[in-house]
Amino acid sequence: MQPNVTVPITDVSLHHFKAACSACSLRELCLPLGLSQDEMNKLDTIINQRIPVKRGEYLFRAGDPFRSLYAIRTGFFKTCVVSEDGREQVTGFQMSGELIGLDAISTETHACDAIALEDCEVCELPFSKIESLSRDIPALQLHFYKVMSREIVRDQGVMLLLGNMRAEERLAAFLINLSQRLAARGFSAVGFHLRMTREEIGSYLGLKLETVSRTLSKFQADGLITVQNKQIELVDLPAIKRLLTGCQGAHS
Amino acid sequence: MQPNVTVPITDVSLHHFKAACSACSLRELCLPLGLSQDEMNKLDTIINQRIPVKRGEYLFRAGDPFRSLYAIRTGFFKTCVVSEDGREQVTGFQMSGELIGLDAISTETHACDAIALEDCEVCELPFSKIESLSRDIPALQLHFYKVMSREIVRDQGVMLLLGNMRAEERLAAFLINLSQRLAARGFSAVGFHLRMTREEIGSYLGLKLETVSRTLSKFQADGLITVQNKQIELVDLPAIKRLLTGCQGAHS
DNA sequence: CGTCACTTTGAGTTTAGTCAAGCAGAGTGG
DNA sequence: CCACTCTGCTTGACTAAACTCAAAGTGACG
Repeated sequence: MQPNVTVPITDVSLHHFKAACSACSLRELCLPLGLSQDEMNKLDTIINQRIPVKRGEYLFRAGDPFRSLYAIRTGFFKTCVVSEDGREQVTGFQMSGELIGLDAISTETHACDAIALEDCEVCELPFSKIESLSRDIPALQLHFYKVMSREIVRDQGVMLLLGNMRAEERLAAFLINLSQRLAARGFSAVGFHLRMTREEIGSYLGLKLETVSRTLSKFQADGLITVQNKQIELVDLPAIKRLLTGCQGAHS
Repeated sequence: MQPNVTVPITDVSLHHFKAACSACSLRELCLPLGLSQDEMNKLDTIINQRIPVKRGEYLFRAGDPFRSLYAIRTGFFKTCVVSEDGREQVTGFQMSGELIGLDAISTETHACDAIALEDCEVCELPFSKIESLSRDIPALQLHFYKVMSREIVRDQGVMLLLGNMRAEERLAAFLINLSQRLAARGFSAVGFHLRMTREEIGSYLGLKLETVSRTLSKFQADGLITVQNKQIELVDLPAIKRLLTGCQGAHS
């Protein structure tokens, strides 16, 4: 981990990795449907594609001036806010096709840190260009409104989780959420490798790392999952979902 | 309380209460600065002003189809999500100048309930008209991006509160937040009337109502505040802020 | 002036947190 | 290739914070 390095965005890397949105397999996750070829081309010209970010690097930090949103092409990020006395709250884990940096629009300053949990590639979307292009392309404007709205709904789900659920329910919600998002990207819904530590999971869920560890062990003892280090198998998915009965979708 | 009545929006009420944004004292809270008279006039034509909502009424419910955002002109709302088994999570308390309904944009269905905690007046902003008008008025488009982004930042603050803070810190953050928002609207920063019950405060803060009550009593015993039913006086504001040392601004 | 919803307070319980010790695996350097 | 270190993980014993249940008090409102 090299937590003090912020990824440099050089002309070289931009040029080298240039690849069009129109050819991107994540198109349907990032972009509105039904753009014309012409509109797609305009988008391609403003987006800096395939910027590499190494594991442990910051994509941006709280306090950094805001210039761009970032779409994750490959890899896994966490975002977190840190209070003055050092308490860290992980506010989300983001995977391919998801957009980060939306919180910075309001103050033109990033409000959280974004840290790569593995080697990643992101696309940079300069916000001023997004702004002007979304005036020309109504579907794009609506799309960004919707993406931001979805983030608000997701956050409400996390509040429900943090405000109302007990440790087992939180973990169950977390595992199911990961499973669903991985499945939506074509990965296995029942077996996956956690990219984050127990402590990061705990921070996200409002639990201590020991509680996360104990609860995972209990799930394993109950035959719901198997845990081997960071490798998780969801053995009895219906039973895990039953732990959540009544807690609705919770976080997206 | 009449929790089953959704406010009817009639032509009569619209006509009767019509009043321009350009003349509204909340302009600087709701709208971007620097609009021209012409732009202001366009806005006035799409907004249905001064719709009354009585205490206990729903402005909208989770599941309702989405048509409009609402700006609160006077009064106090809560928004909440309810899980299938009936657990309620209050996701926010909104006061004059604030916008509600943003969570509905993503799915075109409201994701939460909005309930008036006292008699209120709201302005209705039909979203389709906001969409088209914000293409013509760049400042308006940016304004809505910023409002949504601010909501995301606020939610992150609530997550920090729910995930990391103990009961006293949560209550202190809550009181300070209310104080600041009331002060920004020209009300006293140190004396105010709570519009919500202990249970609603508890739901918002992830605490039970008894814990809220006990903690307020303790604050009073410690000379930080006086509580008389729903009337609160912040006697020693610096000391209350000290309880939060290190927890940064938390929820806006 | 009675009802009802809300609030306060107490006693006992439960859950998750704290502190501590030891283990496991990845990566490093001799 | 092995020993070493470092970080992350697990587990146990104990503690503290908040929850639950219960009872009684208060205030608003019809």
